[in-house]
Formats: sequence, C-alpha cells, structure tokens
Amino acid sequence: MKNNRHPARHGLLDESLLTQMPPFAMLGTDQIREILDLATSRRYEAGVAVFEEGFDAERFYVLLDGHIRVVRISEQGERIIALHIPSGQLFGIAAALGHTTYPATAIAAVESVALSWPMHLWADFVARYDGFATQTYKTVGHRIEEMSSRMLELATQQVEQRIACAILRMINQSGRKVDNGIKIDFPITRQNLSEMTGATLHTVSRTLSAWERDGIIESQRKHITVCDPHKLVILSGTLAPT
Amino acid sequence: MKNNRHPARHGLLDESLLTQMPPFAMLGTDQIREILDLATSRRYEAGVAVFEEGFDAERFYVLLDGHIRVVRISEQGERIIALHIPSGQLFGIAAALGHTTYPATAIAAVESVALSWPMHLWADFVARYDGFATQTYKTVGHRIEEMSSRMLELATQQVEQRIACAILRMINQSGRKVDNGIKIDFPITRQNLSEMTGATLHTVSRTLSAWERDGIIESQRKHITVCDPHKLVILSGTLAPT
DNA sequence: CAGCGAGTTTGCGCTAGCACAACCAAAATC
DNA sequence: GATTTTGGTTGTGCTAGCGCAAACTCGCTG
Repeated sequence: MKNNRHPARHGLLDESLLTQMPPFAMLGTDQIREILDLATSRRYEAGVAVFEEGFDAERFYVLLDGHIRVVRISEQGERIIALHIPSGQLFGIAAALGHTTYPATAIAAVESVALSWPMHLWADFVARYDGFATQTYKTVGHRIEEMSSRMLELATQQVEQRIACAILRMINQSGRKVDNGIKIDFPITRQNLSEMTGATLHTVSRTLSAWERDGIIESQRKHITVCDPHKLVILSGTLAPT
Repeated sequence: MKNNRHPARHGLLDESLLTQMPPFAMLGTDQIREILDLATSRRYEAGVAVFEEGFDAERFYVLLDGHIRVVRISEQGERIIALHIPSGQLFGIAAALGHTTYPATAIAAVESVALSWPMHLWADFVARYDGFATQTYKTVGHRIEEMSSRMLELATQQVEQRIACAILRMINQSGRKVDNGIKIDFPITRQNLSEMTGATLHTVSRTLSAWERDGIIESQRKHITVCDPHKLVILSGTLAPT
C-alpha cells in the first residue's frame, strides 16, 4: 500500500511511555523493557491509514500519541466512524477476538505515533503479563458498551440529539479545558460529525450554526469548543425530562 | 424480581448437552461433567427476563434451548433489540469484559432453558479449560462485528433495506427450512422488527405487506417465512448494484 | 361461544431532514 | 499574492417515514 518500512526501533523508546497505559499499568520496568524491545514504533501523518478493513490482521497496536478514527464503509460507499481511539489504548486487536482480517479501517485523525507487535505475540503477552488480558478485555467491554449506546441513539433519537451525544462523548473522552469552555482536542469536520451520527453534513452544519448563535458552542474550522455543556446535555435527551 | 428459586440441579443434565456448544466443544466428558456439576439449570417462559440491565452481573449463562433477545431501553422508554442469542451460545458475560452490572436486559423470546454459573468461576474456567477463552472471545468478536454492521445500516440505509437486513440476519442465524421457504424459528412481531431496525411498527407492517404481495415472504402472526431470499438480498442493498 | 387482548393492517396529513445547488472563506500551494 | 483546495454556510424544494387514528383478526380465557 504505502511505505510501511520505517520500523524505526529507535533507541529512544522510554519505559515511562507505557507505564501510564492501562494494559501495561501494573507491570514492572523490566517487563516493560521486554515489551518495548519487541515493539515496532511508527509515525502516521494525519489522514493516513494504520491498517485497512479486510487486510490480514498481522499486528496489534498501542496508540502512544495522537488520535485514531475507526471507520467502516458500506457497499454504497458511505462511510461511518465506528469509534475514536484516544492515546493510551490498544487497537487492531481483532485477531484476539477470532478475526483473521481487520474488520474496520484505522485512520490517524492527527499526526500519531503507535507501537505495534506481531499478532503471534498476543498469546505470550496474555500468558506472561498479569493484568494484560483483564485490562484489554475491559477496553473491549467499554467499546461494546459505547457501540450499543450509539445503536440506541441511531435507532431512537433525532439528528440534533445524536449530534449532541456525539459531541458530549468526545469531550468526555478527549476534552481539554480552555478558557471559554471545553475543546475537543483533535480535528473534526462537519463531515466527520455527520459520519458519526448518520446525518448529512448539511444538517450538521445547520445545527452547529444554531448552537453557535445560542452560545452553546464555538467553532473554528475543524475544531469545536463547548461553552455550555449542560445545555448540550439537555439537548441530547440523556436526562429524563423531569 | 420474580421467583428465581428453582435451582433445579436435576440429575438429568447430560454431558451430551454441552459437547455441541462451541465454548465446550473441545473438552472431554470428564471436564464437561465437572462443569455441569457446578451449573444451575433453569427454565424461562417466553417473555421472562433472565437478567436485567443495571443489576449486579453475578452469573454467566449458556443457552441450552430457546432464544434470547438482548434489549436496551432509552431514557425516553424506547426499546431496541441489540442482539439475538441462539441456543448454544454464552450470554451475560459482561463481567468478563470488566462490567460489574449487566449492560442490557436478556429476555426469553420463547420458552428457554439456560445453564448458569456464578461469575467467580469465570477465571477458573478460562484457566482450566483449554479453548474456553478462545471460543468465548470469538463469540464476542462476532457480536462486535454484528453490532458494527448494524450501526452502518442504521446510519446509512433506508428503512426498507434495514428490515431486509434484519430478516436476512435472522434466517442466517436461526432459519429453518420449510416447504415454502426458510422460516425464522422463533416468534417475532412487527413491533420486535421495528425495535431491531429503528423504524415504527407501522412502517414495518406496510413493508412486509408489500413483500407478501410480491411473493417474497409469507407471514402468519408472529412468524415470518422467506420464500425468495435472493430478492430480499437485492432489496437489502448488500450487493453493490452491478 | 362471547368477549377480550394482543398483534396487525391501512389511511391520511405532516414534518424532519435529505438532495440539490450555489456560494463563501480559510489555508495551503505555487 | 494569485490560485486552488478544503471545509463551511445557507436557501429551496421534496419525500421517506413518522404520528395519529380507526378498524380488523386471530387466539385465548372464562
């Protein structure tokens, strides 16, 4: 596909990188050293695919820095964003769940850095490193939960509510406090938002314009800041109206 | 909730019951005997909840016979069917994915029989029985795959196509060959179908009526037989139009 | 077997949100 | 700094599918 040859086992991989990350949090520095020595590190520019749907699931990944969008495409060519992966999380672990090929495409939303290991090491990791399995299956659990919530939204909520939910979810997972509110700290276009909510980019644009008029959000191109999260929560319909 | 006291370790649990089921398929009869001796068996009438969303995830289950609907309810009281569990599969395994409570409700679609074990045995099973973990995570993988396909449908397809997809999915998973076609071998109402597709029961009814006129399906109350699966596939939009 | 309730069918009007279209503005590229 | 590209806005029909309403039918219960 593209130049994947940049295996770059640069010596500067530091143990401290992994100690923060849930899957490795309870390991000692020796163990982390072992793991790092087996890893391949690579940088991905914004928009580049880390792996693609349908290809052999040869490696699994940990996102060190940046943001990943997990994307699926329908037969008619329509795209949806199934999931966002914030840094620190495992992704591309399909093979651990019995798949032989990746069931979705992973695209760097911003310039990102990920470690990866060949899939055959998975069983070793699970066997050798205590807590690795537990932590990763917990991640899987969260993603299932998130997906089923999004199904519920898609099936029952209006477009405006779905957009509100999508934005709330992103500020919860990757919000950064700024002076006028909370900002989603990776780039999202109206198009992206429409791919997360099953709406058209036009409807998303109209909705955000209205919210900006009402002072609920502020937006620059590719960036959204939520000024009044509470109003968004109300719009999202997450609260039972009292 | 209701009378859960029917622990019924009736001696008539037969090893052959479990040998068919993927999670236990590669175990010897001794091991299956051990597992059965720890199990509680219980019958659930149609419409009864096996467990409910939000309750402590104390046990995990295998469906011996019948059919389970996994259901979630939105704040506004709208219901969706997240998943159907055919017999032979594990369900209620949320705790293995790091949840402390069940993230959804499981309801018997027909009279059903399930075995269950207290969750604390999970780790034992994984450690002691070879292939148990692999097989169950494979099941999890399938369900994730199915959920993400349904998200794609909900986000991009028209109602008619979503209904077609839902029916095709059911005949693939639980279709029974009958003389005039393939029948879904558990009861589904139009209401149920609407809860699977995020449509109204009215629209579902209209669509099925049209299909019946066209000879694609036949339906009795609570039952659907697909006479012309190929036409349904075309309607579902699963094939790229050539 | 009368009566009831759950499941289903069908009609009609309405609206959320899509499709199409044109235009605008910031940023990147030369 | 001119031009192209990428992302965003806004207006105007139009329609898929919802909401409401009424009626019908099967199967069960007393």
